[in-house]
Amino acid sequence: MPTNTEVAELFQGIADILDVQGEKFKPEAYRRAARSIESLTEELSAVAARDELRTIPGVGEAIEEKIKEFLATGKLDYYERLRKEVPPGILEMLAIPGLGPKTARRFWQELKVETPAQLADAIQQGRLNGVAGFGPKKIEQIRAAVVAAQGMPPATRMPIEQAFPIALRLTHGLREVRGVEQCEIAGSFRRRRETVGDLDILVTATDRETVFDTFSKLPEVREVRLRGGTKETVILTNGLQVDLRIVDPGEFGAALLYFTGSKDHNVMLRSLARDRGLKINEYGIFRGDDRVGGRTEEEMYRALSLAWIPPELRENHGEIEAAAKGPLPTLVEATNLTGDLHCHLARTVPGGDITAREFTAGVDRLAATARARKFGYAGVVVASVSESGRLDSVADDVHEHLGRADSPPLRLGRVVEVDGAGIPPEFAAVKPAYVILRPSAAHPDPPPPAVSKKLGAAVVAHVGGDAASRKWVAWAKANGAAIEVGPGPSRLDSTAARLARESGVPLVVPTGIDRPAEDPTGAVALGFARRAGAVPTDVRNAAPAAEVSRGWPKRKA
DNA sequence: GCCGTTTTCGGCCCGACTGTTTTCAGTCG
Repeated sequence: MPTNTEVAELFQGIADILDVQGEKFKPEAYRRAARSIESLTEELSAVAARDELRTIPGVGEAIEEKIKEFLATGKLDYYERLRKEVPPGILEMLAIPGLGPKTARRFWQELKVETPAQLADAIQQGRLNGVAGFGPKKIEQIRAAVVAAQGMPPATRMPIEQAFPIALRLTHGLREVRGVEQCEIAGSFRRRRETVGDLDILVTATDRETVFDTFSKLPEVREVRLRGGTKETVILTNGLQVDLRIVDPGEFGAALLYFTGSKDHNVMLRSLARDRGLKINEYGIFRGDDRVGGRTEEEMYRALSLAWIPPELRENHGEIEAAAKGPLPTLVEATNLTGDLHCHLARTVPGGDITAREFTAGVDRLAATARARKFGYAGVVVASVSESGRLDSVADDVHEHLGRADSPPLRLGRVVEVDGAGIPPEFAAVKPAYVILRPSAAHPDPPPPAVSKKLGAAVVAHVGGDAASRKWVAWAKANGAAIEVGPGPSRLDSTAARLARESGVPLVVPTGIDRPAEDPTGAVALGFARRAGAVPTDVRNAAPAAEVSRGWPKRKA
């Protein structure tokens, strides 16, 4: 059974071919359907089984039929036929920056150039010289792009946690520039998508030239691709593209809205505006020639009689309809978190016993960070019985030290991390506050009922993948467990987190207090929870500290 | 190919940037 991603890629492929064939609106129709399908929180086969494919935005009669055929047979006759009409190399040429479907088609039909390699040869031989529309600059631009693309992996989206530290460094550098007032990263980064294709930075500033100059000289910048009056595009040393735009303060909200997207959210807003005799663009919202908003996003939404919509929800998944009815539920925020349920103490030997010095330093650091965030508890993973004893021996000190009048007490809970096999006997003596269940290669699946019963309160962590998520969410629901959300290859992403939330399974949001300050895990995990629509009551570690740490085992005297 | 509190037909976001143009086409986001 094809996955949603495979179906989306199929339609993207169709769109590319139709583009080269010069079709005007069909490609966008297929792309829209592809985007909708890619962002579904459910498997397409389940939607098809309920006969609700047509409820997916962008899916009409023809595409519904194509989905059904592809799901049933794993192939699509229409696509197979299309593929024969265009040489396969043409589609590779589309991946070259600055080279679009029109140009690729001309190369193919007028010059019999069908692959990037043939294109490089043609340029080398001067076959493009004198061709209408191709001056020396254009030819050089294409040549450089073809050379740059050769041997390079196709452009891929970068995991957001990888882009996060870079993004923070760039905005930090920009905010230092004199005359820079506002500075925000828009795009899918602001929506906290799992991956980002590029970074869109918006700035208001008095002196544009200085901003561009400073930005292009940041150490992370490898090359400046283009620079106009309002926009600069650069490529970072890690290959990520960054667009920097300087906008007027009165247009900042409009630009932020526009460049945050998503595309489908924007399209919906524009059609809503049109219905009301308004016009939206990246400079503001207008009635005729009168600007009725643009300084802030709130102004923009208000002009459409909509409540402000958090960026994480802007996917045209019903959030606009909800915002028309009144304010949206307030999503969980960092300040709602009351503690962390999954802390590790740093150790020099992975998996090994922690040294006394590491232990003391680790607990001190953890306690200080937790206290700075006004946390009431931290669940600390102990790797052995002796570690558990150590934690107990310092926990009283920590408690006393931090439990002063000006801050709440910090409770440290013993936590045991196990896989689906259950708790090894030596850990049973630890009497953990709760158990963190972590699927392993040997035990990828939820434990059987007999083991589940013995585990007691549990947090399921490091669950990834569509099928695994479903199994574990079901298990968590049946066993009263919570499930951790976060970035990384085997962590619950926002789609799976939504599934958990909709099933009534509490989420656990890592806060990053046990990690270096620049580690983005906490910020990204919070974003994923918000994308899933989580409000504070959906998050276990957003409940009052006393409630969360109730029943944690008493420490030895 | 999709879609409809202006429509079952006739629209479909739109502006910046670049290069090649003498008023525009292609690409991108």
